[in-house]
Amino acid sequence: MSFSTTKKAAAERIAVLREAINKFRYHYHVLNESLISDEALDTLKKELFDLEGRFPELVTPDSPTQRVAGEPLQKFNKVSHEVRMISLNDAFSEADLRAWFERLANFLGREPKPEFYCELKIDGLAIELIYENGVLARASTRGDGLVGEEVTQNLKTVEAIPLRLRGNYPKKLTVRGEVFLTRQEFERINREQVARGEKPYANPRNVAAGAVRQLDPRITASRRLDSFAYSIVTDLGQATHEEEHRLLHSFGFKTNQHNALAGSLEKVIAFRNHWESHREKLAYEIDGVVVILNDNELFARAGIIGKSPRAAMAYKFASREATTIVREIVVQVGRTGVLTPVAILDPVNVGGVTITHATLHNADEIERLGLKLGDTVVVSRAGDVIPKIIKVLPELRTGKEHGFKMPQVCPVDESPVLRDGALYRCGNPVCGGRHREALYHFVGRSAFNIEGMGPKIIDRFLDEGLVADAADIFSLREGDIAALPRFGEKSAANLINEIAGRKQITLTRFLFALGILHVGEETARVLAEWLVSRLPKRGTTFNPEVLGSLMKEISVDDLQMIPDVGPAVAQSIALWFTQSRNQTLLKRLGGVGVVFQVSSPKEKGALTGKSFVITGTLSQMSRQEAKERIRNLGGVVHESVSKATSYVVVGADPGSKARKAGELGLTILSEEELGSLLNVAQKKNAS
DNA sequence: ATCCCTCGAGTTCA
DNA sequence: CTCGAGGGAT
Repeated sequence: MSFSTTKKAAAERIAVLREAINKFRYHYHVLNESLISDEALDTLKKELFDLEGRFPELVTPDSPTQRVAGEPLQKFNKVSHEVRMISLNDAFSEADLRAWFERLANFLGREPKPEFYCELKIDGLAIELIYENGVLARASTRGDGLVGEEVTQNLKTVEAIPLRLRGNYPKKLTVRGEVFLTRQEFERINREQVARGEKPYANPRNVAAGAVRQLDPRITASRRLDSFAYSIVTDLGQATHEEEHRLLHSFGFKTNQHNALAGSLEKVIAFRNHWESHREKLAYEIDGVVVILNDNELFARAGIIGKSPRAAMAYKFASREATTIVREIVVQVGRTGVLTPVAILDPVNVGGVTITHATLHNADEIERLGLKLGDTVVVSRAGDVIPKIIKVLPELRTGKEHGFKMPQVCPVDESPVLRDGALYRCGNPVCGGRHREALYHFVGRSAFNIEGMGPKIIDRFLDEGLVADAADIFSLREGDIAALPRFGEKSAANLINEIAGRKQITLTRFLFALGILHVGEETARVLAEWLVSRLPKRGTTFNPEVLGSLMKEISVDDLQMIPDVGPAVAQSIALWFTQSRNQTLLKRLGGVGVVFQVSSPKEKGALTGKSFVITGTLSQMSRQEAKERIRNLGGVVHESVSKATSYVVVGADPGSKARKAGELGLTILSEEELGSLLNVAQKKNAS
């Protein structure tokens, strides 16, 4: 909430935030069940912290910001830590990190040698282990930092924790580390859980926490926990943090080999960025990196500020979930007249980008979420890209929220709205909003592919009256365009040239461009193939007008003969071609010189019967190009992976399809492998 | 009548 | 990428 807030509004918000945070914490820490993700809860805590920072007079001693961690369970013996187990301050950006180093230099009175020890920040449970005469004597959880719970018996079941030290160990040794579950173990446990008909656990961290606090150590053992050690509390004269890790390793502890020394802040940033993009490759979950001033003497001199050490920082990854507030719901009109509600959000950073809008799909989705205007919501990015509202937090309501109803009339032209299943449609088939979207679609990449003619340009042409429908695009004149403000002669000429070059088009692209309901790329293709096979006498040029008269004669029953075309699709196609408005458009398109390219006969054979799915970004050829080459060789390209898929081509940054392909045990091709497969297929065809 | 597979449509941000 | 729904198989 970066806008100014009145004190009254702040007080109100603070009150609901505290109540909600307390509820979530109680469930999480005491009952070991999470109602909300850690990341979303963090956003709420940060919002409360910021608000209290701006209105310090509103801070009360019982505010959740005034405490370190949850109360220990009653079941375990309590142990006091000799040295308080502190938490780290968080940095969320490069700027945060640099500011931290500047403050540190300031405090020390000089810039310390920039040597940082960087560790992966494992998402697990902090623990303390005490060894006497080389034997594990006591193990405890962090608890509130001062007092934790004794869980020695349980942690003795963790194979990665030595029961007896190796090497040249001191008489007494206190070390700290993390216990956690690998992703693989987590999944195994969840599979068992589901098989028993119980709800799966939310995240590995929760299961690890539950396992450590089991009353029966045999249950802990069945969880197969893992552990890393990361610091030594006992003074053994270690000069650097790096040396501490070497010592830990020599005593027989498991330490993380990815940890590294960084000689500059730039190197720290690079380390953190590297692991942000490679975190999925690790066997366990991490939520950032820990940056520690390597020199132990300086580290000690820097001391503690608040409840965290001054010379260390948790440099977090961008959260993949956060909370924000729904300010408004606007309704957009799509190409087919469907009304789509979109939530306008207070800007919030999720996964490194600022989110301001999120689609709500339709009225049912709003109802399912139980969303009201003014609600606090959890947002994430589906597939790490598209913003999505996951759930509403009714705990944070003040009573001022109000419900949302889909409009009765179209927001563009006020025609009555008709309900069609889950969808609402503008009743006017030539509604201005629909028409606009239809034109965007017409020039789009899979249709006429007119480059340099995006939505912005089309809007201007429409508003200036240069263009009223799709056919007008082809009779645009250079002078008219150049006359528009901020349109040079050069760019006008380029655009005219581009348009002229697109008058020749494949039948498939043309049918798709028309924007007939239920006719997408795939249906346009089968429809085109079918049409070509029953084309009338040769000789006449095949253009939109001829297509129009041809289609007028075709019945719904005929159309249903086409594979993948059933009653709904056939009806929609037939209806489109019987409407005089559309017939006129086809005539005009023929009149301005649009003609169909006779598709080159297929280089049949080599890939016939093979199906492909492409995911990720290709570098050598465009996705469109790859699709065309595969089809020319007789292969088919699908959008989604199924067990019938022969090859999955995986480019850079693949989506979830790559994972699914792996699960189904399908053949995976790299871009290079696809290239050579295509070359081989081409040769085979030639011979 | 019911399940499973595909396709269509809509959407975000850098 | 995801959701809903059309189409075809069973």
